[in-house]
Amino acid sequence: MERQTRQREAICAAIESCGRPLSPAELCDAARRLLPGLGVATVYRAIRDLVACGWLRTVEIPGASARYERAGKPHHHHFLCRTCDALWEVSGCLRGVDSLAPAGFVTEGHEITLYGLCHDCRGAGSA
Amino acid sequence: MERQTRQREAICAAIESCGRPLSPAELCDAARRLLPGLGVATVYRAIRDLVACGWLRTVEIPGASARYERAGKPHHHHFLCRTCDALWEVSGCLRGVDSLAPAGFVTEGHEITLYGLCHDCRGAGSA
DNA sequence: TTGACTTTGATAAATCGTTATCGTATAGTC
DNA sequence: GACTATACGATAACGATTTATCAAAGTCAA
Repeated sequence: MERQTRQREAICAAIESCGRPLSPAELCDAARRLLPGLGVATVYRAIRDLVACGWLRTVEIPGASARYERAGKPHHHHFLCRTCDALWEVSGCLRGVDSLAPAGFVTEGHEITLYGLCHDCRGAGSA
Repeated sequence: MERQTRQREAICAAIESCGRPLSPAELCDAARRLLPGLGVATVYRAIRDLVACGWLRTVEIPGASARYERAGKPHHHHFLCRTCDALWEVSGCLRGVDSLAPAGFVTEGHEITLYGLCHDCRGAGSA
């Protein structure tokens, strides 16, 4: 991450403009719309470097491979659409999540993932 | 799943006696303690069949491959130990989880996963 | 503009968990 | 006990994702 290249600009712009966490493949597609011909390896290299420097954050979700979102956002969670497989941001959290842990366990963090139909797929399905 | 074999007995016994969701590899190890020489393929076959017949349930967790637990338990969640990678059962849930979803989204279910140190690793680490 | 060094893109290859293959062993039935 | 279909174990193959390779292109300071 020492030089500014068109590829990295496209990748960062794709993340900034998308508004939801992206998988490597989604990010690759989105960045290719800005810079056709962009290679997969370049996307993976950028993800690695951007996560390393703290600009990007890894979002782990149950039953699917990781997505990436802009780091530094306030605490929030995610919604995975079962139809289009897109991951959406969910603002807020709940009180007492960490204290669900059994006695004797030390809770360092938590993930809440909702599943269902996103706004786009809800309408498209049957109406 | 038509015949009762020593292998399947060992696999089911391992699940029953363990008390927490197991990954295929963990299940294989546990069952091998009861029946040395048990093959990996047999474990995967048993998991497939036991899930299909409703005896076993798949537990998806963020950032790791699936675990399996005895089906039919009341609604609950899980705690993933960052040290030993074991998944533990967490009883209970919280009110209002599903209503965290943005307007226009249809929530069908949710997962809550806590991360930290389990009881065993808490003591082993530095004390 | 030059030139050293970094980054890129195409593709090969590593990885990892899971499944298929196939000859042998076993359960269950008669 | 004999028979037959099922299940087993070892291992090859698979699919999907991620990383390594390397020649060519691009960046940026001088």
